[in-house]
Amino acid sequence: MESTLKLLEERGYASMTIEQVAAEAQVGKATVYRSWPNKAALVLDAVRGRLPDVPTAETGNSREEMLSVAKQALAGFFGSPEVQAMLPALVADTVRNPELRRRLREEIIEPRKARSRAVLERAISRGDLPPDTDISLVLEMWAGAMMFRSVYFEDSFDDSVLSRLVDATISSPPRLPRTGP
Amino acid sequence: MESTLKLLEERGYASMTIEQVAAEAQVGKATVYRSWPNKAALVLDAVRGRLPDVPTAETGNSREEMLSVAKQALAGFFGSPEVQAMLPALVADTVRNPELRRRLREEIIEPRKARSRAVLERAISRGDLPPDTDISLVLEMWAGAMMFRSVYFEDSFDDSVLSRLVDATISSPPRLPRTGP
Amino acid sequence: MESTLKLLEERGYASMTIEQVAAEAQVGKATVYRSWPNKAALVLDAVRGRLPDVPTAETGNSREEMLSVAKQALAGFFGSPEVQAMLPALVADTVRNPELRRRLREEIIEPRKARSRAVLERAISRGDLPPDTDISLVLEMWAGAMMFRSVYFEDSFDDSVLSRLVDATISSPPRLPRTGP
Amino acid sequence: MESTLKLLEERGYASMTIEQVAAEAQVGKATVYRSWPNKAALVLDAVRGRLPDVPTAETGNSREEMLSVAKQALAGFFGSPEVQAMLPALVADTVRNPELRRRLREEIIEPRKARSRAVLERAISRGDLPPDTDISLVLEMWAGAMMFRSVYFEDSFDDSVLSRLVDATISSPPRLPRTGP
DNA sequence: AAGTAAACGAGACGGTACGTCGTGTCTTCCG
DNA sequence: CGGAAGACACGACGTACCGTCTCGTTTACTT
Repeated sequence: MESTLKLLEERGYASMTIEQVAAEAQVGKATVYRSWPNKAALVLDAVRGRLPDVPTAETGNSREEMLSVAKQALAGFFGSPEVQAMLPALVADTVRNPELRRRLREEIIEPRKARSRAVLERAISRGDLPPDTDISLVLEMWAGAMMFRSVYFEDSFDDSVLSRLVDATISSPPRLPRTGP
Repeated sequence: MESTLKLLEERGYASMTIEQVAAEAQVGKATVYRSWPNKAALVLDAVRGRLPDVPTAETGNSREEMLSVAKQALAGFFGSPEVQAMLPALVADTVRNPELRRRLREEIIEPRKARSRAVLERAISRGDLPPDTDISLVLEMWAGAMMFRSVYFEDSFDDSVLSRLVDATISSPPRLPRTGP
Repeated sequence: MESTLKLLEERGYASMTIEQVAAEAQVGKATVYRSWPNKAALVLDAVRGRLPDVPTAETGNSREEMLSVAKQALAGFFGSPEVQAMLPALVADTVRNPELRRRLREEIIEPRKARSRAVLERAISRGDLPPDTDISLVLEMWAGAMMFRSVYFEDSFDDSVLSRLVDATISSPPRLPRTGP
Repeated sequence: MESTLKLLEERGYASMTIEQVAAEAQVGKATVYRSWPNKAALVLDAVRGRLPDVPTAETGNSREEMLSVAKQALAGFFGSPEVQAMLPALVADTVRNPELRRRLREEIIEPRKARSRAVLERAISRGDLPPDTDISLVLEMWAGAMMFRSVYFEDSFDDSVLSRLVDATISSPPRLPRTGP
């Protein structure tokens, strides 16, 4: 019952009601509640899968691959209208709803992060990034910058910014803490 | 009427109602509405000012100053319980409420960013950062990474991470696009 | 807000919903609930007062007066469409709702009974009924017979039946138990 | 499937749901609906037969026989907890459901009335009641008085009241209208 | 004895009304 | 006359049953 999506985009998350979704889908309200405990869960399920992919194709060029990730997985993700409409609301609901936070993290964020990480690990193995690069932190920086700009400035990163961001990171990425001598 | 704050922390943003605030403050609901058009505006006003300061004191050591900014303005900001409780909800409301977004940006984000920017500009003038450093982007990366981690992992950055983040940036910050010939 | 009555007659008690009443009256559902705890209370208040009167006018002729009571207070009451539509439902609700039973008895039944009793007492004082007539029982018999026929046979008593009923009672009414020696 | 009765007495008519009945009886809801169109029909069938009998035994003493009828068929009927719990609700439903009214009348009321009528006819044939006694009206008066008191006063008639009621009737019962010259 | 049809339990379904709650506006007093 | 108190219209919430409807799975009858 993903005609949730229709209402999501035409009314926005906050103005979308479960009653409307049920009506739109020609379905009893109880049926919706039988499958999802609340609006957040419903939306999360509806949106999952419609998300832009993380490109992991190997091109031989680490910078190119990383740019690709930054562009499609991050700019494409945080910049997409659906995500802009729903993510902040979902995030806000996580404050009261730890289960939702868990699902958001495990079903949306982590898988994307894992695929992105693969690309950076490949860059390390090619020697294009130092072996002690703090991949997690790199990705959080990138994603965070995107998220920040999209949230507060309704803006997203263009190719030029992404290049400069990636290049700066390649030159000197944050390192993992030294563990041994 | 900042006993809003009391309810904010003991009930959370979503469960706090304007009725409760009015009752708590021994005030008519209409009186609250006379001053603020909605809950978001009320909370924004209540919280503003209670926020951790951006330290701009000059110590002579750019790295030290930048770390200080990162620690207090960013980790201290996104990690504080009040901000965690209210920011995501406020952000979610901005989707429907452009005025709120404007105020959030202009009254909270921009001023903090401006003060942080001053610190980075000082670093540039000392020669500790290249003159074409994209300060905005640096700050967005830092803030974004903090925000990201706090939102999805309920976690905040410890000193070690901040050091590594700052050091990486100092070694090779993102640059402004070349504007000249 | 007695536009309850309108819906009562056009939909019947069971099919009338509080939501409809509220909508019809251009009023919030909560406003209805603020004034009446449930449908029964609402209907009881709406109907009270619209009921046929108990005629107590003194004509000098006891039989005539008693017939008048029987006809208007009983046949007119149990035979009226409004009462037929609502009384059984109200009575059914009393099973779960003792407060409703109390109100139904004290606000509808007892006052009518009291006024009818006055007429019979006058007949006693005229010597047209024995002094130890069990007035309560007489009235219950009369009312009960009406109610019975209206409930199970959708029928009401015509003048002829009422005459014979009254005449039989005048000839030999049920007596009060002897109390003294 | 008369474990309906169990739920009837422990929850009351209104709070008893067909789902509960089905669950209690370890039976599918559809199975219940296959046999009865609605709750009223189910309850009517469940209760029928459990009703107190109308005693028609011939004792030779008309007054005694009539008292017996009044006591067991009327006081025993309207005073029994099962009947008190279900009859008003059933009656209320008849307003919307003429078929139910028909069954209630033909399967419950009429048979009892017929058996009671036999007793009164025997009294007439013995000369203890006038030949033109309006038996129907007598029974309706009696039943109605019982019903009335049970419904509005949660009370039932004791032996003394029944005696006085019967005696009054014997002295001067309501007559049938004269039909011929 | 196997094959088939009916009846069955279980429970999901589309609906409808419930009674509660919060919103933002509007009215009523009181000090 | 300003403000507290709170009534008000509105509408979503999540719950409970309704009566209908598929599902497999017994039964019990036919062949």
